[in-house]
Amino acid sequence: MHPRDDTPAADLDLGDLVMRVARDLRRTGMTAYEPYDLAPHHARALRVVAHHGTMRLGELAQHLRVAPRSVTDVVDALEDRRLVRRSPDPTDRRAQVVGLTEEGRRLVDEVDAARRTGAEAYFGRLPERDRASLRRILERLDEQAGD
Amino acid sequence: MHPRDDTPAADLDLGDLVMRVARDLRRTGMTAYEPYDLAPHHARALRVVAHHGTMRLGELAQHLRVAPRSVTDVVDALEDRRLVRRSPDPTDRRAQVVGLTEEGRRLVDEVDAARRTGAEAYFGRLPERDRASLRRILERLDEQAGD
DNA sequence: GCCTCATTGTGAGGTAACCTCACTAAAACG
DNA sequence: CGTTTTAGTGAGGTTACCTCACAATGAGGC
Repeated sequence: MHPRDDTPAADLDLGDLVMRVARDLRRTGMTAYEPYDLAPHHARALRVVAHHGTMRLGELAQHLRVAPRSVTDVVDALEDRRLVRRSPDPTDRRAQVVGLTEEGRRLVDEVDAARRTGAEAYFGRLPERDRASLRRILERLDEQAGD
Repeated sequence: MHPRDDTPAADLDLGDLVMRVARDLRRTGMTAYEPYDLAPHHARALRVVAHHGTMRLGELAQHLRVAPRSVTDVVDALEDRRLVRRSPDPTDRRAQVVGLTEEGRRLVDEVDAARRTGAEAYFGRLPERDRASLRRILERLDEQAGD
């Protein structure tokens, strides 16, 4: 359904290649989330909360690496769908914390499974060794990203 | 300037990691283009035209892997800045071709240099072997992306 | 205890980079 | 020569961000 007759990967540099793979990933990711009607970004936020537990909005922003303001929208959307809930931070009356609802927990579990399947499908054709290398290399890049 | 106290890369899957690196890359890319006041996307289009020569709009869309409609905007922007020029395709009166202007050529050369420097800076801390692996693996992923 | 300064989240409003859908002009086909 | 396909574009929408200004609160100095 998508045009594939594009420029050969050989004359792209590494930066372009990463972008391209990210793009494809986003596309396939979106279709993977489709049945849950959950944008990748929302799913990511949900997973962060699921994985790290109830946290402040600002904290979530840091985890997602977006501006604090951007998190407001994401949480709004998730809250509208009763997947998370805001509550006042007992230790700071300015702040609020986000936590999963039961419904959110259920969905996270499903989505995690779907995600894994999707990633399998995309990365699955790489030999195990390559996947390990890729992970190692990307982790390294990610770590140095802030300097 | 950007928050760095985020979730450790270890509990992300490969898909997330790719997204994250792409994100960082876009950020650093943007600052690299800044002096030329050229969005990454525009720079990409310019480079495609530079590298592959004058081509149809539709062709450019395929190269960039975006919908034909999206290319119109990109070319509009580049044309406003006199970096490319549309002309009628002599072989098909429906179609138009995009080509670099002299100014475009000059800018492409500069930007290419800046890009290379930027990519060096980002990927440069990887050992040569890792860069080669990364390229090989990403190319493979990119190739299979269409199936 | 009060004053200043920093921090938390959000409203308002903006941008980039896409998309689809409907359309026109032209080509290609039978 | 009529039908179908194709090339590009206007209109309008979406997503995922952003900055800037602001109210409420907290924290530190005196």
